[in-house]
Amino acid sequence: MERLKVLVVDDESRMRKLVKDFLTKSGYDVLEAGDGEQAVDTFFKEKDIALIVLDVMMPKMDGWQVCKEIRAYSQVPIIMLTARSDEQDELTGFKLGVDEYIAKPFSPKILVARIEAILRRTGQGSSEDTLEYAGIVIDKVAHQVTIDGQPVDLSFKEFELLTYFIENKGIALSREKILNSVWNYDYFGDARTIDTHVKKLRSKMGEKGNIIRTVWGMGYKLEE
Amino acid sequence: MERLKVLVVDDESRMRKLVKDFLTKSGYDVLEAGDGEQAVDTFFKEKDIALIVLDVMMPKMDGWQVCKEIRAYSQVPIIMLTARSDEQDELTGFKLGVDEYIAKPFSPKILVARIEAILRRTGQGSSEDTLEYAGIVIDKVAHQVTIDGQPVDLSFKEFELLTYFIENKGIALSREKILNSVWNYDYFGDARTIDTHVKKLRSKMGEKGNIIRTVWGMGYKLEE
DNA sequence: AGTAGTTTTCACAAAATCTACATAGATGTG
DNA sequence: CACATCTATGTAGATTTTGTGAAAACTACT
Repeated sequence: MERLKVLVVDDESRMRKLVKDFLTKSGYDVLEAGDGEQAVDTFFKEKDIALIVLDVMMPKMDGWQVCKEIRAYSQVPIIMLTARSDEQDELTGFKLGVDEYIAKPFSPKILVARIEAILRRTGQGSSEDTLEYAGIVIDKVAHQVTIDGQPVDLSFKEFELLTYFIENKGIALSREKILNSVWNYDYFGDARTIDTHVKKLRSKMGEKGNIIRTVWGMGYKLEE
Repeated sequence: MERLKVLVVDDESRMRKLVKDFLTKSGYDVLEAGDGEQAVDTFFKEKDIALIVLDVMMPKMDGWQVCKEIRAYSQVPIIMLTARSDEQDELTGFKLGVDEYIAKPFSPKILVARIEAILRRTGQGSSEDTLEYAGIVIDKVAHQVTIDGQPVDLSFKEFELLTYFIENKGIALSREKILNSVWNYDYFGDARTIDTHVKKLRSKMGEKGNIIRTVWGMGYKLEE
């Protein structure tokens, strides 16, 4: 299976690296560009870029300009990274044909989810809309969980955490690791907040709750 | 296969030696630097350093500064050694692009495990996720052991100890040696605690327990 | 601003693990 | 075989890690 190419455009190399690492792990081929000109160059040189992740704030040529130049020739899906969702921005963006906004800071997990949703929508997608394991059905699109057919009310974080567990079932996940994918990249609070979420998840999952196992001295793991 | 180069930066030569010894044994080529300036110098002189292990606390130029200077030109993975996980530190470090933290004191075994995990993630990796010997399967990722297909519940130390034995099967291991790799480097307690762990391991391993042999007057050995 | 819902922190209880120690057993030596 | 060493094992206390409930902080929506 060939990997889809995603172009990541941001002037901060740290941010590119963060996004790149996660997308690579999720099965994409990642190209980077550090500024707008480079981005446009790369896009027209590489013929088969499937999607662009584009930061708004950049020196030289900003995200809007890049978007405009690319839209003049291509309908490639574009995801914009913006600081704190700004309605004016969104308006501008939709006129230019931006497909999606993600406010910084985001969690890596969310970014991947949005990318997959768009690629699925535009027919290039690969991954599933629903996950299923041990009677637990996760509908990513509806953001809904059912256990043995019964809908279960989960909060946002609980939902994200549960899907993360299921996507990584059988793997011992340290709190560190969980924070780095489910939480926003700028979260540096107490890792014990995970314990609290696990507690709530377990209780909401009823007797199925015990498939989230504690790995003592390490973290948690979804029983396989 | 050529050995990957790792640069170890710490002002304490004792610490450098500790880390160096272990990494060398694990198949890496180790370069040392005793302070920040030396580190930056060495990094730019040597062209192909695969990873940097960097102490935070150093005279002259501290770890953050080194990190910053190197990040200005390179995305080489950096592991920071910090005193007892300090949240403020992590915030600073994240902005600078640190890949991983290890709190002092650590066990050499853990350090190597993290290094391998990062190199694997960045595609340079080499080592295995699972070990297998005599029906004992060690799944490092799941942090799980099965014996003849049956899962066995081991504590953290027991797990580390068993993998250490299997990684060194057929070699007589003194208690000294075991302490120096499985225990944190600042442990100076009774070496006889190993006996207790061996006892528990043997009992949890059932009839397979006897492949951990006592080497009288010396230590232990996993029967080959 | 007020409210409901969510997320995070905190403090203490509970559990699991680790270590030290005492004693019993095993091994090697002359 | 007696003695000195070293190892096995059970127990209990110390330490570390996790579970839990409640309070505080934060969000989103009126």
